[in-house]
Amino acid sequence: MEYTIQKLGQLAGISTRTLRYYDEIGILKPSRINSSGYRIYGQNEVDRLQQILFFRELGVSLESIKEIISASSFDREKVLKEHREKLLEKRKQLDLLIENVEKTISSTEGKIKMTDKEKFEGFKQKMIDDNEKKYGKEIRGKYGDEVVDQSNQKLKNMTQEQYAEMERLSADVIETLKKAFATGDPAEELAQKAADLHRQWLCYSWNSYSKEAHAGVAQMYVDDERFTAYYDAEQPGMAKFLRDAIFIYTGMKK
Amino acid sequence: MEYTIQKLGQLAGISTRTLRYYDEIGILKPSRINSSGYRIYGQNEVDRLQQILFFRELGVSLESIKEIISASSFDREKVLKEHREKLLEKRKQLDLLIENVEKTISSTEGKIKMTDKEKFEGFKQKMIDDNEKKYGKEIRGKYGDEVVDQSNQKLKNMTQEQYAEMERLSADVIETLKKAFATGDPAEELAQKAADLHRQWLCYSWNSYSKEAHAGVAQMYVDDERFTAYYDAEQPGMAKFLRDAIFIYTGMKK
DNA sequence: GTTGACCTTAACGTTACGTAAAGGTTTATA
DNA sequence: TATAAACCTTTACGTAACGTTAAGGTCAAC
Repeated sequence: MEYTIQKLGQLAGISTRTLRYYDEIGILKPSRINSSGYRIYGQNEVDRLQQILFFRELGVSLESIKEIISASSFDREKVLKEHREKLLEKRKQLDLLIENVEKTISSTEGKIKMTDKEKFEGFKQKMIDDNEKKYGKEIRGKYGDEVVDQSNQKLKNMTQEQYAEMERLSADVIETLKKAFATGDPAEELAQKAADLHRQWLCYSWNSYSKEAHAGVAQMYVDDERFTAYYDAEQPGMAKFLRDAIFIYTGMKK
Repeated sequence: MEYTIQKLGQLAGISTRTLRYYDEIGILKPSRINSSGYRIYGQNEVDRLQQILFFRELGVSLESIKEIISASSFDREKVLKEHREKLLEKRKQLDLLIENVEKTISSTEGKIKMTDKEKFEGFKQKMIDDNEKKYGKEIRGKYGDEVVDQSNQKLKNMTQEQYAEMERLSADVIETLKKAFATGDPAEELAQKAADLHRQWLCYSWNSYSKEAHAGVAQMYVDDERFTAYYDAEQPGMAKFLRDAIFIYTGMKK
């Protein structure tokens, strides 16, 4: 049985380009060239191609296949074993890679968690927990026990992704705030956007939003040095600027 | 601190070519170009390069690193997770590859065993075992019980590697024989080499060699149709040709 | 002033093909 | 019989991430 290049390609499920390439690198030459210059393949070439494709599927390079094909079954086994060693080595490296990627991911998550634990639980939860001591009566008095408890509960129930989204919002608030701060006007559009982002951020831990509560928190940012320090770390005066923006946003400016 | 391209390369342990390439693809551009056209890198670039190399070590493509670097930590995590998925997928494929390679190896080993079981035990052992019925008396009569029994014993005690070596020798005999056959002269050098290879091959199963036994086996190749078929499969007339060569080799030509 | 260490851009080579482009051959059809 | 469709051919660029010359400009030291 003789095959043209396309017929053989179809038979083997490979492209004609591949066959021409195999011819070019001398790994599979046609049995003859007809008068029109067409490549004609015979049974031997079909068998050889079968072997080539078999080893190719094992991930052996064409260079190595060339050796394998023209080697005895004894040497073939040797080459295969070498190839196996290479694969095992590759897998070891891959495993290392995966491990490192996972470490990185979990450290990133850890950071988010840390950010959340420090800036959120150790800061925020402390803000609520701890502020219970300072502002506890005040907040609970102003917004009721339910609001505070629900907030605490909501925090505890947040998923990783929600943390992340919250973290993103938080960063967005800071960034927008920084840009807005440059204008110096808390009534300006960017500052109002920051206030709105801050509201969205608040809603991640609060079940119900009220202008009064929002404004109350804003005032806290100025009154409590820990919050002030957090926002002023970016730019001195930012805590106050945020408070002013939120006051305007909530219509609570006195 | 400012760095020339080589300084930065040394600092980071990468080539200047790599840095130029990173400049070219826009992943790390120098902070400025001095009056002589030299690339000058600053602290920002050092930090950025550190990140690039970190992700590069995780096997992330430069294309993806480009995205990661200019993304938020949130998106960064997403990209990393996608990358992890890719790696896991890659490992799955690798595991499949390894499995298949191992299957192939053990099937090759199996084949050698099979070849040996069929062509050696099922052919050879049968040749001895089975031929005991036909030539048994003759062989045992000619060479004695010990020779025959030792041969059988030796066969059973052969290791995988010995089988393989024997298989290789066997193939070598055939190949040399084919070339020699073309000349048509069993006294010719190649034919004699084939006879010598055949002797070596025999010695794998025989404890002691004798010209008479060798010549006896050679005659069997012609007399017994199973052997004749085996050698003639390559080329009709080869069994006889081999016998003639061995007769000459052993000096047993009558 | 010249040697050596540095810098620059340009361009080819690596693997296993995919994808045109430009043109010749064979077969089917109008 | 003309022509279109379906083949075939060679040539050559593109891929990822650089390594490696090559040809030439710059800078500090002797």
